[in-house]
Amino acid sequence: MKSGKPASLKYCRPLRLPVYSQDTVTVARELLGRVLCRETEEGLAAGMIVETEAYLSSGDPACHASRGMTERNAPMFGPAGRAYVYFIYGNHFCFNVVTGAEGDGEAVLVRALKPLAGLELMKSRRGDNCRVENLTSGPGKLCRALAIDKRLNGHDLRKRPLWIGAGEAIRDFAVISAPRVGISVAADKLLRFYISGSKFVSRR
DNA sequence: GTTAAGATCTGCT
DNA sequence: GCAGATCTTAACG
Repeated sequence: MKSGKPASLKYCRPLRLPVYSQDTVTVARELLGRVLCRETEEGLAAGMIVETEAYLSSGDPACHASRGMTERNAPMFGPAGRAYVYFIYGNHFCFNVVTGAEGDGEAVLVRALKPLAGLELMKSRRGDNCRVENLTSGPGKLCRALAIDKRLNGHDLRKRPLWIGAGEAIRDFAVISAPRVGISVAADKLLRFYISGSKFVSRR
């Protein structure tokens, strides 16, 4: 060990369960500035969450759970604080955090991170020549960079090898609300949230 | 059993 | 800015 852990790891203590049981929009905002940590045999990779989207059980046809429980979306109806990982467009995984009360069918999609630790590891997974701003600036990209796949579906996010850390104690950043990205229904709802001014969001 | 659409990314124009 | 890749899921017959 050269000079101890990177400073950021100090803030990787897992969030407690009650955080996730709040209403989904609150959790989507609350997760901004938190640290998503992923441990594999290759080492640790972590990034600060800078962009999220809320998907609601009621009045939200864009939500995977809007037509009831299926094999794919079952984790959304489980306890809060678990991962919901699904495969889309033949190429990509998307990572969500289950929220609300058990049986609700709501979740928060994590759309972008600011890389904090394991930069070289992320680059090797994403392909070299990948600029830092392009490493984790999208739901499919961050899953690739952190080696998140369906094996982590349903995983308890308080534990290794995938957890969400509390982040910095001081949280003074502005949050922008905007329409969600890539959906064809309920596109008018302002359920996308991101840290104002961050150059690591998926779109400006 | 078949089919159409999808919470995306990349490369090319 | 736009189209193609690529394949799982869920709806439909």
